[in-house]
Formats: sequence, C-alpha cells, structure tokens
Amino acid sequence: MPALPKPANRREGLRRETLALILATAERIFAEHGFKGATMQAIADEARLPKANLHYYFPTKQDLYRQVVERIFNIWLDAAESFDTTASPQEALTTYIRKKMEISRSHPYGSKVWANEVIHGAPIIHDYLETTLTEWTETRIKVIERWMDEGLIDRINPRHLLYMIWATTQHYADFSHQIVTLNDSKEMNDQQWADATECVTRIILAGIGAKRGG
Amino acid sequence: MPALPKPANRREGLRRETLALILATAERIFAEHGFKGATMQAIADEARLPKANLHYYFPTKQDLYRQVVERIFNIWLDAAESFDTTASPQEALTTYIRKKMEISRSHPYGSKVWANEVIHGAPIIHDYLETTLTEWTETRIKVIERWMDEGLIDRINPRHLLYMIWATTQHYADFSHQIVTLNDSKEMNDQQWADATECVTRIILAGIGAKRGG
DNA sequence: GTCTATAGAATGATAGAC
DNA sequence: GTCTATCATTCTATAGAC
Repeated sequence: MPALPKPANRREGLRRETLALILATAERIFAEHGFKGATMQAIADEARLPKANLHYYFPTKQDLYRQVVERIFNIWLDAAESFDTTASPQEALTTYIRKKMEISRSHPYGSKVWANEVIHGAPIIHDYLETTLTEWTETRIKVIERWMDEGLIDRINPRHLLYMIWATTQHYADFSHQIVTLNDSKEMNDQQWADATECVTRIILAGIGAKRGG
Repeated sequence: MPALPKPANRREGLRRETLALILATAERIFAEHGFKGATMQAIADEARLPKANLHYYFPTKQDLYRQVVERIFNIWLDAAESFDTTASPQEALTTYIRKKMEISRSHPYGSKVWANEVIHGAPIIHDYLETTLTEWTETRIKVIERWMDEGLIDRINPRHLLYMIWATTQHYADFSHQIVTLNDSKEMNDQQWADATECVTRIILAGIGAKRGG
C-alpha cells in the first residue's frame, strides 16, 4: 500500500484522525457483534462521538463496514509478497506463515470481521473474492506447481495447501476465545505465539516434504 | 447420543416433527445471517409457520439458538471416538480427519453457527468451552503425548496439532463461499471432497512423522 | 464540522380468539 | 396447539440548530 500523502492542513489532519478512530472502533465492534449486531450507536459510544458524526464520515453503516473489511484484506495481500520475492519453498512458506501468524495476533478483529463476512456468504465483498482473490490464488498455485516440477516439494494439491495455511493461521485470530479458554483463560504470551508459529511451520513444511534448513 | 424413544402417540410425533423442522430451518438462517441478523420472522417464513408458533416451542430466540449450537457440538464430540478406540496414530487421525471432513460437508450450517458463536466471544455457550471442551482436549492431548513417548510420531505440541485439524477441516464448511468462488463458482463434487480429505490427511500425517500405511 | 432531536421502519415477544 | 393482531423497544438515518 502506498504511504498516505501528508495532510494538507490542520483540519485535514483532524479529519484523518477521526476517520482512523472510527474505523478502528468499528472493526472491534463488528468483530464482537457481527454486522447486524453492531449498532452505529455502540460504535459512536466507544469512539466517544455523537452518532450523527459517524453518518457524516460514512453515509451508511454498510459503507463503514466495507472499509473495515477491505483493510484486513489488503493487509493479507501484502503479506504474500514472499511468494514472489523468494526462491525456495522453505523460505517463502516460512515467511508467509510467520507473517500470517503475526497478523492474526496484531489484527484479530479484522480477521474476525472477514471470517464473519465469508461465513455469511460474503454479501458485501463478493466481488473481491471473484476478482482479486481469484487472481491472487491462481498466481500462487502456479508458484507452488513450479516447486513441485523442480522436485523441491512433494506432489500435493496446491489449493489445499493454501487453504490449510489460511485456515490454520487465521484460526488463532478467529477462534481466539476458544484458544484462550483452553489456555487456562489466559491470552497467549510471546513464547506461546512463537511456539505456535514454529509448530505450524514445521508440520506444514514436513507435510509437503520440504526440509526446513534447505 | 442415545436414540430418541418412540413417540408415545400421534400428537407427540407431530410435535417432534415440528421441533425438528424449526431447528433445521433455524440452523440455516442463523448460519446465513448471524444471531442478530436472523429474525424469528425469517425462520418462521422459511419453515412456513406463524411466528408465534416458534415462541410456543422455544420461548426466546436465545433458547432456539442455543439448541442449534449444542447440536453441532455434540456431533463433533461423537466424531472423536477414534482416539479412544484405535491404537495407531495413523488410523486414529485418518479416521478423525475423515469424519470431521464429512461433517463439514453434511453439516455446513451448524459449523458456521458454531464459528460465529466463538468469533463473537462465545457469549451463549462459554460454559461448554470451559467444561466439556476443556476436558475433551486434555484427554486427547494425553493420547497424543503417549504416541510421542512410544516414538510413533515426532515430538510436536499436541495442542497445535489439534488446532490445525479443527481449523483445516472446519474451514471447508465455514469458508465454503470462498472455496466455491475459487472453484469456478461450483460446489465441490465427490471427487474434490475425496481429494481434499486425502490431501489434508497426507500433509498432517507426514507433518508429524507418522507413516501412512503403518 | 459537530451535535440534539426525531422520523420511520423493523424486531422480539405476547395477548387472546379459536 | 395454532394463529392474528399488536405492544414496546430498538435501530438506521436525517433534519436542522449551532
């Protein structure tokens, strides 16, 4: 994503701060209650703004929601550059899985909102699935197929490998309440996140016959 | 789950049919729209019943919802008996993964409702996570640890292996809209389900160093 | 740009006839 | 057990003063 241009003046800077505040708050409320369960009033209260101000920046609830969903989607797309810039499957997948795990930890609300959206049939962002995500997936499948042709990994169905990586990494964000409960009702600490990342990476690399050091 | 006793008379049989109809319809509507997004009116319309009848069988919307969630949870618990009745990790895990994949195909709505519930912090069924699921998990972790002690599989963190199996298998139900879109907007056919199951099983078994035939 | 007040629509739940 | 009619509440969105 390109860096935002500098704010032209003070008013513009304030506007941007308010926008960011609303988006961050909305992300959390949508994640916790779903699209319908989240109310503009609740988002306004949490952001300490009058409800009418939300409608000033985002005409409708759906506009606000869509921007929240687009944000996490773009973050994930950026995390996949290792597929293009890295030669070995070991390095590419290790980097990709690590980044996806980091995003699950740093953007748990965004991940939950996305999961919610897809679970309900992606009514708002269906076009993204059909265009951007489809192209993205085809490209990466080609990369994985090249690895197999070169004998770098076992012959597996690349599609299901991608699904497994998505499912497993996002599980730590989307199902965090379940994971916390099974972790003595404590948030995962640094060591546990490192452990999870290491374990997931190891099983997947070994699972497709890619040695880790190589 | 114990088999239901025979209906005592005609009225009792009709009552049971109506209950089953409401539960099945509610499962789908809750899956498609979330707890708040699903309306009693929509469920009633789909089941071709007056809305008041729903409130007759289920006093509140939450009562109905809770029964839907409990059902898929019990189905998953039953699928795990292979851990207790099977000696080798290969056979136990192959069976467990296959059953979980079959449930993802046969009960996609239930799986989605569960995912939704956990994503939103499990407000309704938090007690299940703390009691039944915690005990279930501890028991299975012990089984996996025994496999490692006996040198049947590599040393990995059993907890993350379980999470990976849950995440990957349920992904095919919860993210089915994404998967269908990436599959030329076609539902997965028998061959593709078999393929997915085979691929997931292979990667996980190889990932933990368990040979498939053994 | 910010805020108060409110219109207009939809929802969960129930009363009460049959 | 089934159904119609309705109440009380809550929500999105906007009008209009500042």
